[in-house]
Amino acid sequence: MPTDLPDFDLSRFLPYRLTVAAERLSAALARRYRSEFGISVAEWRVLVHLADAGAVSIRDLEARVHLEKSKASRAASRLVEAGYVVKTANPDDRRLVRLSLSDSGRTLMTDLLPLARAYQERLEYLVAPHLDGLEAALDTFMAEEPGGGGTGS
Amino acid sequence: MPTDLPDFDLSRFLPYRLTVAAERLSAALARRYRSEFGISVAEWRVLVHLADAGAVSIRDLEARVHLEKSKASRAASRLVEAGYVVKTANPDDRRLVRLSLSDSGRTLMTDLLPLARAYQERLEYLVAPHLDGLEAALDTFMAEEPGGGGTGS
DNA sequence: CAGCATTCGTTGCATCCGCAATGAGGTCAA
DNA sequence: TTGACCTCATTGCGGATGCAACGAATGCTG
Repeated sequence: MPTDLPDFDLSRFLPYRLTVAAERLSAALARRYRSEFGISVAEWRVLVHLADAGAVSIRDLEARVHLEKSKASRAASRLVEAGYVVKTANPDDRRLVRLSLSDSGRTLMTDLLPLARAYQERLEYLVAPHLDGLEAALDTFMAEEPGGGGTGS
Repeated sequence: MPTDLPDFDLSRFLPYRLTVAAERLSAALARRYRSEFGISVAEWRVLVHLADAGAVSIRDLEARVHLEKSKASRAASRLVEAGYVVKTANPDDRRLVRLSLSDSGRTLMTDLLPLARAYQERLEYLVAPHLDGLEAALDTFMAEEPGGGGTGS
């Protein structure tokens, strides 16, 4: 009988742990955004980027807030339809789109941003003793190419 | 002109950072699982749990490897169809399902587990100076109820 | 200027997802 | 034993997702 499988502890596997923790941190806030404002996570990222970057293209969103372009495009469309975002063509390069907050979008962000800020502060307080280590670790993961190791062929 | 929006740095927002880092860590390995073995992340979690827990029910998977029950059910079905997993009824309680690895499933895990183990070791090596802080921070997030803060009504 | 490659955003499609409803099985008390 | 209630797993459904294909616009080379 083959009981020869190597031991493996999923609960210590870093990709798993990070995924579960990330879902957990996002869930509470995301639920609130959705129920109170009808905003999804993708839409929220778009709004936040517009709030401090002004006029932005889809590919800008893709690069800056880590949204795959079709996801960014659809999130932007929903926001336009909801009246929070205005979409114009870029006169210098008509392939590009210029997304920016409408007045009602700016008003919305006046409510949303303090919520996020408070949540961030709460999280930082919770992990205060380990915050530096956490951030350093995340920076490391983001800087490295994690798949480039020795197992490739 | 309303430039009165509060500053907010998405790139420092912990739910965002964790989500992006988690996607990054999972992506490389997940791509490989999919291309070489045709296995998704959900299916992989099921397999790993079966590899060291023996016979398991769906609700077991839900609790242990953080898979929503319909997701666990569908992942299990795909694995049964692929021949890696055997599904029997629990004779003591016929509501429950008993999932276990087939021989070919065990063979598969003989290939998969070392891959995951090597990846984990590589990640631990990368963040070695901050590993303790990272794990402590993740434990904190998992222990607390992150949405329970003062902003609720 | 003509021709070809590249960039950008959208959309079609197959799949996946979560939630709620369903149905089969089990428990408990009268 | 019967009937009300609970637990499991599956499935239907609306919506989201990622990828590839596409059309429009631009850049590049000769």
